[in-house]
Amino acid sequence: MTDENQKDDTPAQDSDSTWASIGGDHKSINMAVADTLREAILSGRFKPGDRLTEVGLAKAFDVSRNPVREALRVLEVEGIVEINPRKGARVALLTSDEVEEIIELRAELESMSARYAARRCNDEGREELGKLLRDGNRADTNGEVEVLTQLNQKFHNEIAMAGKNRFLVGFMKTLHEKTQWIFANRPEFNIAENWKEHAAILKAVIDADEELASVLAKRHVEDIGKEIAKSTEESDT
Amino acid sequence: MTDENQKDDTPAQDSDSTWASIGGDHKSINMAVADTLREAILSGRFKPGDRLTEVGLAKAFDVSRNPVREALRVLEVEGIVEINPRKGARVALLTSDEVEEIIELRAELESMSARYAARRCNDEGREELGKLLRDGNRADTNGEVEVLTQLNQKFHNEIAMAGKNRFLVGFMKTLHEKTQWIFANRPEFNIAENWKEHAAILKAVIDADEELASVLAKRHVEDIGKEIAKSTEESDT
DNA sequence: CGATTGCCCATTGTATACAATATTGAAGGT
DNA sequence: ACCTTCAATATTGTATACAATGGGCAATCG
Repeated sequence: MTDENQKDDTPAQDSDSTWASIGGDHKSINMAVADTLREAILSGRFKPGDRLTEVGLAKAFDVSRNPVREALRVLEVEGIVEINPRKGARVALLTSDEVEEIIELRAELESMSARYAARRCNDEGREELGKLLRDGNRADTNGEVEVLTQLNQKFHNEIAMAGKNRFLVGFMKTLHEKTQWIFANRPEFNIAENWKEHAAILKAVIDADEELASVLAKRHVEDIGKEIAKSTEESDT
Repeated sequence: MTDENQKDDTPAQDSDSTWASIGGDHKSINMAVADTLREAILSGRFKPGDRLTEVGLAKAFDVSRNPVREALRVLEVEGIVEINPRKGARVALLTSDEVEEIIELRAELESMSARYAARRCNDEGREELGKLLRDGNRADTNGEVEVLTQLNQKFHNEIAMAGKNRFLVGFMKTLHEKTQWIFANRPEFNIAENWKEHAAILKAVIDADEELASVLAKRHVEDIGKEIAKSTEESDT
């Protein structure tokens, strides 16, 4: 029997595989597997429909099947993995209908979130958003793409947090994640999250202009939706 | 060692315990455990903060710890169980802030959902909602509380489904579940989901009156929020 | 030649065994 | 009396073992 795991005094998670670097020792293996697998799926390294066998993943991560199973169950609830009892797990599929629904709902929630943010942002939050705005503008004019990508990410989270509703934050995280996923599976197309739109939204929130913030945020997501639609019809030709 | 499980030819899940009746044989034990545990928590049989040890649950369900662990991970993602690595699982706590946030968000989403339902309901859906309306009215006038409770449940789901956005349906299910949970943990208080408000919303949706449906739905949840607030201050005295 | 049956292998479902960590409580020192 | 230390215990984390199901393929029968 291949007892290549924790043979001597070397625990499995200290092996030299790439994923091991993720969870030092404070998070259990199932979470590390879930995180790594989620990242791999959302970034497009695993494609929708790909089969995910327990032993395959277990070998890849050099762990036993147990943490893998737990991770798969978690990812199933999150909606990025499909499990058929007795048959196995696959990377979930996203139909074009579902893509439309994601964008539709995200437009509404992003709008709602921006409205809440404008309404509830206190001075401290305003300070934080102001810093984000300045950093982004600088990175934008300097053409620092790397930095800007990260700040774009940060933008969505900060706006959501400023809205002061943690369930809304959670839902938005889910939807934003799925939007990234959609783009990751259309390689001919890269996210053009332009900073100018983000900047306008930030300004409206800082100015406590609920209406404007809300409208701009909705528009922003709808623009993203149009780009997705365009990419879809291109790839369908 | 206590090999009380699957000794002869009797699989563990055929034992005489109550929970066994749930999953015939088409769903795996982890799902059955998750379902049963979820029901127990949402109905208030397990109270927020209650410790959930793996062996304890395993013995209670007469299964091994493995399905229990998987179920706990699932319920953690759903937000009704808290897991601290190396420490264990507890039934999640709901602060009063979180309760407010749930109601706030649910009011918005229920409103949005009713608007979508009114906009998109086709003749078939209209037929279905009409039947629900008639059944509810009959049960209401006849004072059939049992039936009405079930129809109230059905109401929220049908409206959400009619909105034709499955992610919205999922989010609303989560929030509705949490609302039930809130009420279940305030025993001095029983849900007064009055059918009259539901009936008015249904009628507006059937009439394709988006504005009215949306406003009534929002009001309805806000009313629920007021009842919760009232019960909170009563129990705090 | 096509459909069907039965066997074999791949894979999942579940249980048990062992390792590692947290908690408890009692003994001993200050 | 109070704090510290340390061992005993309870509990979680992970791996392995075994059972059971499902799919594929070849042999068989029409």
